[in-house]
Amino acid sequence: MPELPEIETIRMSLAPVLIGKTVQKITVYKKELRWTVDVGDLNTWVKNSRIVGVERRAKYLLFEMHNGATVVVHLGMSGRLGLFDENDTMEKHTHIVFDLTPTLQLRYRDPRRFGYIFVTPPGKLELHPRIKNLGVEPLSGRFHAEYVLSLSMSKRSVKSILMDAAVVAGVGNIYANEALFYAHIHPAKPVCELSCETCSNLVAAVKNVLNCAIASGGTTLNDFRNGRGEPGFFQLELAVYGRAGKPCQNCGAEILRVVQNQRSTFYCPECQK
DNA sequence: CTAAGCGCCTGCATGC
DNA sequence: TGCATGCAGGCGCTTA
Repeated sequence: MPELPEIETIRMSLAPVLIGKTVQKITVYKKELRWTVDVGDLNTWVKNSRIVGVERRAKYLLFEMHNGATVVVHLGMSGRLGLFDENDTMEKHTHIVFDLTPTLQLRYRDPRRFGYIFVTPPGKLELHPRIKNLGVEPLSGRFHAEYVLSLSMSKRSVKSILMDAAVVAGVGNIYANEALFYAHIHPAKPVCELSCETCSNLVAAVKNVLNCAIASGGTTLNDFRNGRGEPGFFQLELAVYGRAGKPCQNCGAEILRVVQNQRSTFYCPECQK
């Protein structure tokens, strides 16, 4: 489900509600997610502690506690975080519930359980194995044409590089496909063959498509919702993702679907060389 | 070291 | 209606 724009959308919807609230109770209904939830850590660092920040790094949501600990949440493919009244029906696959007031709950739901949640003690976030190897944030100034050019010893395809979190953190399958379309680059093109100008176009396309998706509240293909349960609308603006067999918006050629690294790739054979 | 493939899970759409 | 198949916003681990 969620790539950087969806996580950012969730972050923005949750932050104003969560900041300042104290976690009163934590109920773990199923701790077998991608990795087993450490309930002891949650009780030690999160229960009875106040939330002072809601941040994002790559596709991770970071809940900063007053005691300096951080709750790190990854939503995998099907994870959702949402605000509910305690009397709201508990949806199937709700695995963790945080009580924030006598009636307000933050619920973590994840049918496929590819997501996970862990706590890092004060000062230890950047040392965590899942965090320490993350590449640059695509919307930061550290993601620039020279950075992409510096990878030019690699023969890997440009799409697999874009989706490698150790290189650029947060770009997933939808937005890699979309950015390559706008940059007019064939997804299978090896990065070592990209010109300086092409790298520049790629960086600009990535930033632009991510910013546009955030402005549209993310992409809701199936089940993505923000923290208030509202869908996004960027699916209406997708140029290539999921459009196999349909005409290219630029040239009218048929959009193709191929499989690269076990993931669907969509592109226009005329516009992307 | 790099790069590609496998498998984790449930739900949904499609075809017979 | 039932069943089999394929596919899905991710990513760590294993293998070559």
